[in-house]
Amino acid sequence: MGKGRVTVIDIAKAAGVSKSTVSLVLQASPLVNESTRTKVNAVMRELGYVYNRGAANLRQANARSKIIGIVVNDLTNSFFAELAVGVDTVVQSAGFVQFLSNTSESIDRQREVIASMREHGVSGLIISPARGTEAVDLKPLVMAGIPVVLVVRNIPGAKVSSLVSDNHAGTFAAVEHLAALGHSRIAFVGGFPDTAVFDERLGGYRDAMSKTSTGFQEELVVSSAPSRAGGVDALVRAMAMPEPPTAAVCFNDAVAFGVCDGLRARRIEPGKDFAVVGFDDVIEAKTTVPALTTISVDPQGIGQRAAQMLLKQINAGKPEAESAVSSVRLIVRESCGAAMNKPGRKMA
Amino acid sequence: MGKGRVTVIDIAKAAGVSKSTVSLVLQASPLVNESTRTKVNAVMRELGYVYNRGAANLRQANARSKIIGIVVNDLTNSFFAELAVGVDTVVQSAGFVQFLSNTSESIDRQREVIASMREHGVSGLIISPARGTEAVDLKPLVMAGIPVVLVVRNIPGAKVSSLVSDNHAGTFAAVEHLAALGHSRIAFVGGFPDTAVFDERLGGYRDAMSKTSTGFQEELVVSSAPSRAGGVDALVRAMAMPEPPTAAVCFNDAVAFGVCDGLRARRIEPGKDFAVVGFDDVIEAKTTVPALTTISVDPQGIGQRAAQMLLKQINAGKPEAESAVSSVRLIVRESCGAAMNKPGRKMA
DNA sequence: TGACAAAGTTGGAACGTTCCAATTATTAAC
DNA sequence: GTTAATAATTGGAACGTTCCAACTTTGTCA
Repeated sequence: MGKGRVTVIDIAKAAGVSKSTVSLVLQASPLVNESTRTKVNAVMRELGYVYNRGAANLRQANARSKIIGIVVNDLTNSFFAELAVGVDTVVQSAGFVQFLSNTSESIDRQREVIASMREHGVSGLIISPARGTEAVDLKPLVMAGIPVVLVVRNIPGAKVSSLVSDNHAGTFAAVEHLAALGHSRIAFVGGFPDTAVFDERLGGYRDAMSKTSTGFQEELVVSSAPSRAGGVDALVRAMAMPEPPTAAVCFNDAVAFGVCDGLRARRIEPGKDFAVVGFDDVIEAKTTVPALTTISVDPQGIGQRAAQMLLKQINAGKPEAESAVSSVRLIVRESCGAAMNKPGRKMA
Repeated sequence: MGKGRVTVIDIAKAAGVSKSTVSLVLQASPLVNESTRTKVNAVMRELGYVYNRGAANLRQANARSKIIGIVVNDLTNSFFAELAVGVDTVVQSAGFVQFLSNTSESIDRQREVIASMREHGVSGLIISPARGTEAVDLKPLVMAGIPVVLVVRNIPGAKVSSLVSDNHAGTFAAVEHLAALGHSRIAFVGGFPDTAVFDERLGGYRDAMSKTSTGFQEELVVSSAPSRAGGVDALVRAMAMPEPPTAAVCFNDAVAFGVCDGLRARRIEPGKDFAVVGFDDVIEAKTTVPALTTISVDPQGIGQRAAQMLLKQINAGKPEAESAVSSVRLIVRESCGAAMNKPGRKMA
């Protein structure tokens, strides 16, 4: 036992049929008689047969393997972990298996990982590209006809599908909400200016501010690293202005948490003396104190939808590139000061 | 272009050598002349050759594929995301690629996932088993001689390697620290009582409490779901006691965060009026306010070590089961009230 | 010059599966 | 009772690679 692998031929011998018949049973063909099918299945269980997918998709050069690859740029960020979970659920129920790798924002690592996945014959790829990825990096994939769906970050010029969240609409809604609450000096805080996501979120902020009485003012844009520490840092600079803001639309939730930390350090209570809105709706947003008002992008939902787009492309013969925008919505909680009548929190 | 796959034979024709020579180049054999090697490599680049691992490890039935599988029970928990990152780093540098799947604590899903990985010919498996997994579930793997390393949760009776953290020592140290700070009513909060991990952590707590003047008291053990919401819930029950605790050793960091939320909801400041200690040292522990005192188990480190154990087993012919315990250490931050002289936070 | 070794190279068989065309067994129709 | 149609089964070739044993070329030594 455990010596040579049990093959389809062993099963055939033991069941007294040919290997072709066993093969037909394996793929649940209607051609095979019910009694033979049950007998073959019994023998397979008895001998502990394990299907060899490598051999199988060696033969069927057309239909690729049942693997889909997913590469993310930062698995330690819970946003991407949840995205991966979303992908996994739909991919698994379609009989595929997921191949996950983490690039840690390294382009080199990303190249290696993608090459490795090609060697294993993935049917398709879901990629959240590392910073600095260019269209040319994806060229070999589209040339080989491997379906690709980009998520979170789009790459201009790449002829592949993409699914990004509606960044413009998100920050636009955030500004509108804060303006309706009576704020006029609203800052845009955090994020690196050289990314597409930043441009889009800033654009929504700018367009919404232009419609207010005070209009858009460049000085209210304070960039920083898109992290908690970056948020603290940016807030310090924002409050040093001659006329400091009374509210902030943040690049993402991590920055928003940092802004709250910074506010408390100056004895300003977020949600009471100063309004904060985040972006992403990470899982901690609803349980933190004060609960964070934020733009919900539903990472699991994005993962599921991306997986569906990919499966559609895989099933269609020709990979037809398709661009989708995932809608977002404003989740009003406590940090913007709107929910003043919540029990257990007294407001001025 | 993009029609039929480029094979080793195409390369051979184009380079004017035999397929055998190309194969030798692929495996960097010293037998082949330097000039042929460079020529073959050039042709491969030119034609866009992609190695077909499926075909390769079909032939070499002995040496399995370069895939290692990792299955976790809850990828949305950042502990496991980081563990996966740790595994990925060492596995990648050994030329392997990682196959990650999430079971969401479902035994059925786990069975499917493991079967799928076997079909793809994984060389080894790192498993954080779903709740309720039994030794018999792993039997087929050990029978087939596939190396397995269990992490986080051990399974009694399974003849496979395991790497768990020193749960007993962790909670023991936490209690000792709190007792040294003057606390005597110290609760053990959170976790499901029917798991091995719970037993071990509770054991450390009990043994340490027995050494204090007040001794171990059953009523101070308040179990709950091992999540943030569970922590909130457990705290409510703990504070309803006639003589409520003044400190809590929590089952994990998620529970600890929930306890802090619950305390603030009753206007009790964690780290000032009440001491909280977590377990795991997830990445948010050091940035949250107040920074969480916790038992560090270094998830990335565990992932790396587990991967090394697995690679060792893969390289050795015979998979020799080996049990290891990963040491833990107490990280003192703010939530236990020990760091009273931190700037920016005034304490009573 | 011949024998021998070392260095490179090579054709064919094998791995475990699927596909195809061909075969046999069964039933239906006249 | 022959033919036709249908149902079920089958052997062999093919997929892209690696391994093995055999081969050619070149160099070395007596």
